[in-house]
Amino acid sequence: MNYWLFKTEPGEFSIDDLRDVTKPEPWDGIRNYQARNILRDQVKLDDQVLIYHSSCKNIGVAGTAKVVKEAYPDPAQFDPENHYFDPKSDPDNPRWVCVDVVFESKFGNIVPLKVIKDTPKLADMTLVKRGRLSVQPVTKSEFQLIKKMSKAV
DNA sequence: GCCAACGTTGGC
DNA sequence: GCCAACGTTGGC
Repeated sequence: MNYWLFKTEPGEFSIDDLRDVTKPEPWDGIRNYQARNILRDQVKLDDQVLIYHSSCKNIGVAGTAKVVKEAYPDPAQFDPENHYFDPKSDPDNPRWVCVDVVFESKFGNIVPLKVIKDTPKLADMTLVKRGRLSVQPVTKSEFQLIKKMSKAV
């Protein structure tokens, strides 16, 4: 069992949106090679995911999700109407992948980035050491501590 | 392959 | 809106 942190801008797609969908949600639009490699090679069925809200008023970890489908070609890359369309991606050799997730929990309280930064046990998180990466690994103890800090409902 | 210019992410 | 810290592009 592995643990991950996925970023999303709640203005685009939030933990509430994830909670309200009735089908597995494709985590699409990942257009960074390092994040792509993690999705493609390491994210496995039943892995646990922290859902992180970025670029918003209330920045921090907002809930959890679970992986229900491993990497497959991101359909958005072939759709010219889609914001994430990539004309350079070859359908015979897709450049980008996504995974499917389902809602697991919404935190009673968001665990703010500021609090994470101020927590010594979380100082090694990629989130703290290197901001910009939309899919990143989290250790089991980090995952469990953040969940505990949230008083998850 | 180098590197300057440009683009993006994302906190503040 | 600013800007630091990346990542990408493209000329040479």
